[in-house]
Amino acid sequence: MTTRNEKSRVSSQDIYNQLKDMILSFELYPGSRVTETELAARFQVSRTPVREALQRLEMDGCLVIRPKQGCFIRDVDIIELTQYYDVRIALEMHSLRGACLQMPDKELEQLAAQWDPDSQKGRSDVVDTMVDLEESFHITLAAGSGNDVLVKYLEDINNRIRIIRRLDFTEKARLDRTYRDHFEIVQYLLQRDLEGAQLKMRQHILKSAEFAKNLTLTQLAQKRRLRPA
Amino acid sequence: MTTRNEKSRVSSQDIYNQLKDMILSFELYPGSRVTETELAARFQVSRTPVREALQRLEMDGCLVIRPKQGCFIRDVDIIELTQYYDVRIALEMHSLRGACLQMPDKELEQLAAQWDPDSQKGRSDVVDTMVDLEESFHITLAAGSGNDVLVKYLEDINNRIRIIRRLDFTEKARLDRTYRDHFEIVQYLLQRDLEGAQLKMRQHILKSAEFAKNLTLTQLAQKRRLRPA
DNA sequence: GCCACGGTTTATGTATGCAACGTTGCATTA
DNA sequence: TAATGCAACGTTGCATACATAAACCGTGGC
Repeated sequence: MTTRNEKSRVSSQDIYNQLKDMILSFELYPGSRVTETELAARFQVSRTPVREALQRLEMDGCLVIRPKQGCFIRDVDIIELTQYYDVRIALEMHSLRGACLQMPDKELEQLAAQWDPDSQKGRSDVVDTMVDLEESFHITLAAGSGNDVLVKYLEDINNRIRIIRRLDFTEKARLDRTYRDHFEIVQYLLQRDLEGAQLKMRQHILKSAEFAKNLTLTQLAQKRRLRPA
Repeated sequence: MTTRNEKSRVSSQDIYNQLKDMILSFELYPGSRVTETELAARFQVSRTPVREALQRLEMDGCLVIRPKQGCFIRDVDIIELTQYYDVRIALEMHSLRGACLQMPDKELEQLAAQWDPDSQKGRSDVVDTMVDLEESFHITLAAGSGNDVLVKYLEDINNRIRIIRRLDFTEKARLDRTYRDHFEIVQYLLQRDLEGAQLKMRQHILKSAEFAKNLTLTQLAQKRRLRPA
């Protein structure tokens, strides 16, 4: 019964999601410390649901809970990010193999239509939307391989690198290239050319990886100032 | 100050670990339902730490929490297990690539000595110990690739398939074969023969996967018959 | 005999109080 | 002046109490 806020109840789940967004959007800056009491006050709930959300976020790797000390937003570790990209490449190569063998032409054609560089349909310049679309492309391919576990791990990796990925679509050039890359990959798959698809995919991901590698923390701080909304 | 039990306090972490063990050892049988109150009573603590442990276990995929209904131990899904093995192969292939390129001879020779089929040193017939040793072999190779993230994911996969893996070392034949496989893989790596190592490793894991698949079916059938319902 | 409805039960979800532990700052001493 | 000890504070960790919602069971009506 919050008198000033009729947005009804805020559940533990909501807090988890909101906190995750805040971390990924640098609203909670890496390295900073948050306390349960502070967050509880901010969300107008007790410490209990906040606590649960924080523990889930710790398992997500978004923050670290040091016993009796507090929660610290996890730093962005460039080396670790590179390793995530490395694993991602290995998994996406595997994903392509499965998709190439099992994914029906019909689904691939749908995907191709969606990423046709000449068609502006479904195109968005909202960064968050683009990140979602980009992820869904890769996830769709993984799903096409028929291996749900593979999908799960790729989603997990996406969670970790999303903090960078959303900085990846601030330039239109990168955006255009993404459309072209995706389209070409699907074309290779339609021809059942695994080698070609894998080569293209590897380049595509490596491009992102390099972008991430060259990022510095100061750049991250600058990007953060661009998001006061 | 528990009068009858001087093992002092049981923390949320302890409960998490114990519950995980109980699930992996079928003490809490898949499909069965557990309540917070029941576990709290069993561990002689309040619901709070139990709740935290359960939420972590849900994120681990060990159980499912249905809101306002209860916690259900996750079923062992044969198809899912197969998918875990599939992903594992992809990652271990990648792991070998890194190890072949970067792991120094000295470390590899240590590993070889440890798994020399002719040496009985460090050999154990305790199933749990063997599972630990087997896992540490694969993890050591992954660590040798220098990619900590890769290690993390392989450990996660190990967590999922351990429930099966521990059934894998009940026959001496399987045990001997494991020693031979591991030894040969390291030999390939010492010769920096990536292809050979990968081929052997793939066979090694596939053998486990098949073994697990068959064993699980019979195992589950037996367990099912024991169920009162 | 079967279906619908409502009270009761039971388990989760949340709030709050208390204790333990780590940290920090200051005072005291060598 | 620097180092050490102590005390006060703040935060987490756990326990307990209350709120809520789903499920179950029994009863009554059709």
